[in-house]
Amino acid sequence: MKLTTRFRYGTRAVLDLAIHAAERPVSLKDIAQRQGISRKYLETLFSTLQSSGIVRAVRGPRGGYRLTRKPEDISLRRLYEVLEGSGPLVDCTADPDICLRSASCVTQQVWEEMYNLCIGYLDSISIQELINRS
Amino acid sequence: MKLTTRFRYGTRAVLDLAIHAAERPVSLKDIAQRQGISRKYLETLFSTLQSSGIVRAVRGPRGGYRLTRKPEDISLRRLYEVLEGSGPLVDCTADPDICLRSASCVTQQVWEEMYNLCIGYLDSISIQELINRS
DNA sequence: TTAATTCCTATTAATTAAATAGAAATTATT
DNA sequence: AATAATTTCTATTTAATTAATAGGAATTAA
Repeated sequence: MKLTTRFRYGTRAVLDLAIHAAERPVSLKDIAQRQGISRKYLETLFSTLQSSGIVRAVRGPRGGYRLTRKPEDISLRRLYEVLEGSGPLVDCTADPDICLRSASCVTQQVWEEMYNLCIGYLDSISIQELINRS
Repeated sequence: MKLTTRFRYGTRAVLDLAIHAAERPVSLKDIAQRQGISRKYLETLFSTLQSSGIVRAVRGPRGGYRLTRKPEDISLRRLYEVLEGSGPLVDCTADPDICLRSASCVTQQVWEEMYNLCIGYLDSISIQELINRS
């Protein structure tokens, strides 16, 4: 059970954007340099972030990205759902029909509860909270 | 972030063993049939479980496996550590040197806390607890 | 002696994530 | 109008890991 690079890098990138966004949009080139993440990889992440409504692009010279809302309104839960994209810890939680045993499976309940714990925790942490800690 | 098949199947197999272990050891053939898991796959899991001291094999006809301790003394945390084997949610938690940013990384703290939540939860659930629920 | 089992060592297959590539579209600036 | 800095799009490649299988050796109860 590991977090994906997508989610980890994405979180750092959004945090970086939140910290550096003043009057100008922030380019991926700058984020890439500061965070040590390849610009090309960030492109794929920000494509997802934009279509999820978390950031908005400004194209052309001096362009880049802006957050669409305040850092306190962006939870890690949202970033997890958008970037990690894998859903619950086990597939049978989301779709019980994939396993004949779902109805009577006590382990499924446990994995679901564990997932709820994780999601609840991520929901309690916002990008603003990360800014405060840094 | 998904749980591995190793851990999920392993947990179900140990639970099955705990439920069916009476005077005789339980063979992998029986567990495989009841749980719908290939015997060959169970062999690899039980090899790990035995070397971790959770089960003990009895070879030969009428052989199989027994638990080495009571179901209430086997936590899912232990099974996770033995079967999942992947450690923390991110590698930098275990070994900060793999990332230059570790010292000042606020996300690392968050991933670590999230991991602690998961492990704490798994620690609170024993095989006996699963038996009670089933 | 036989048959049922675990044990050992590989190997293969499948899946997913990670990373890169290159060219097109957009637009501020000069 | 030209240039350069950026995002956008689509595809591909690489790497890593997990999942699953295979076959025969060792063990031992009956």
